[in-house]
Amino acid sequence: MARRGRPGHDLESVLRCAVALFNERGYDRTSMEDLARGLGITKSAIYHHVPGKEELLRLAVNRALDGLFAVADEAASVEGRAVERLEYLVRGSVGLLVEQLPFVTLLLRVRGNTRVERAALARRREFDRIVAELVAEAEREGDLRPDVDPAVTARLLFGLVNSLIEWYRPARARTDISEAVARIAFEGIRLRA
Amino acid sequence: MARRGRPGHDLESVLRCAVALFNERGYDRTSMEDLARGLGITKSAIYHHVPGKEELLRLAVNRALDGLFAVADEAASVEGRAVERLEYLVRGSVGLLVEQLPFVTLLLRVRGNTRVERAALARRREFDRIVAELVAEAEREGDLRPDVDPAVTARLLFGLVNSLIEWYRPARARTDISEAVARIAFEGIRLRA
DNA sequence: TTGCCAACTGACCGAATGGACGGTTAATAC
DNA sequence: GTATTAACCGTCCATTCGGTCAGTTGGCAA
Repeated sequence: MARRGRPGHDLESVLRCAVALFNERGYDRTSMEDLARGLGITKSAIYHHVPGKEELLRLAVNRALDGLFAVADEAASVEGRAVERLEYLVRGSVGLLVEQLPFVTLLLRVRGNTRVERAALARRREFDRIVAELVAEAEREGDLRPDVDPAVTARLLFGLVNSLIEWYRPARARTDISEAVARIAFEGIRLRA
Repeated sequence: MARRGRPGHDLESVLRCAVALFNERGYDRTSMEDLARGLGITKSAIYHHVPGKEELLRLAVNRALDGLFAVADEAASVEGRAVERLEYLVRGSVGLLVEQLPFVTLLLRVRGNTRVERAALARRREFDRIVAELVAEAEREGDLRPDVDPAVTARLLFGLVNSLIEWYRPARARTDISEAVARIAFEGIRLRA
C-alpha cells in the first residue's frame, strides 16, 4: 500500500540507521550530522521524524526490552521443572538476541547517565530478577549445582548469553548458536567420560 | 621518600580518577572539566600531567592489556595438558580482572573509533587468538567437548569471564569468584548425578 | 487542477568541549 | 638565600553539537 505524501524515510528507517550507527561508533560519538549523512538527508529533516536524539535511543532499547519480556512470559508458561523453563529462557534470549541484534546490542551498552538510560536499566534489572528467581528455583529443585550462589550463577549464565553481541554476526552463521550456548552453559566446556 | 616540587596530584592519581570517571559516565560523556572537578584542580592543570584526554585512555587500556599478556605468558609455561594451561589462564584472567577492575572494564568497552582504540583492539584480538589456540589444542587433546566449534567455545568462555565487569565488585565479595567461574565454565551450571 | 500532507532544506543559535598559553605557587636541594 | 622542580591557575579560542524555524518539494486523492 502506497504511503501518502512525499516519499522518503519514515521513523522506522531512521531508527534502524541510527541504531546501526550508535552501535558502530557509540551513541555519544554519533552526531545527528553523522546520522543525517548516513540517511542521505539533512540534519533538520531528522527532527521531522523524531523529537530528539535521545528518543531514538529510547525507542531502540525499549524494542529490545519488549522482546526480552515477551520471551520471559513464554518461558514462565512452560510446564515442568524450573530448569526446563530456564533452558527455554536461555534459548529464547539467544534467539531474540540474534534476530534483533542491533537493538539488543544497544540495550546492553547502556550505562545509566540520562533519565532514558536509567529507565532502560530499571527494566533490565527487572528482567535479571526474573532470571535470578528462575535459577534459584531450579537450584532448590536440585537441578542446578548447589556449590555456587544462585545469584552468581544467574549473572554468569546471562553474562555468557549476552556476550554474544560482542562477536556473533548472523550473516556468516552456519551453526545453531543457541544449541552451542545451551550446551556450554548447562554442561560446561569440558568433555566428560 | 618525599617528592620534589609542589605537592599535589601526579600522573598516577590523575589516571586513576580519570579511569573511575570514564567507567562511571563513559569516556565521551566525561569532559576534562568533569575530571578536573573530580580531582579538585582546574582543567588546565590536567594538561601538566598528560598531553591530552586520549592519552589517559591509552595508558589505561595498555595497563590492562599488559596484565592480560603477563597472565598469558604464565599460562603458557604451565607444564602438562592444554586444558590445564587453559584453566590457569581463565583463573588468572579472573584474578587480574578483579584486582585491576577499572582498567580492564575500560578496555572491554573500547569500540575502535580512534587510532588509540584501534590499537587497543588489535592487542586484544592478539590475546583472543592465544585463547582460541589454547582451546583448540585442548579440544584436540580430547579434554574439551568436540561438538562445539573451538572458536565458538573460546569466545563463549571469555565472554563468560569478561561479563564479570558488568556486576562483580571486589568490595562486597566473600566467595572465591575465580572458583565459581572455573566450575561453571568447565563443568556447566547443571548438577550431575 | 486543486488541495493536502509527509518529507525535506538551509540558515542559524546557544552551549559545551578539548585544548593553548603565560604566569604563579609551594615544596626540595645546594 | 637562591636555584630548581613540579603542580597549578585564569583566560581565551576554534570547533562541534543538539536543536530551532520558516519555508520548499514532490507525490497522492478528489
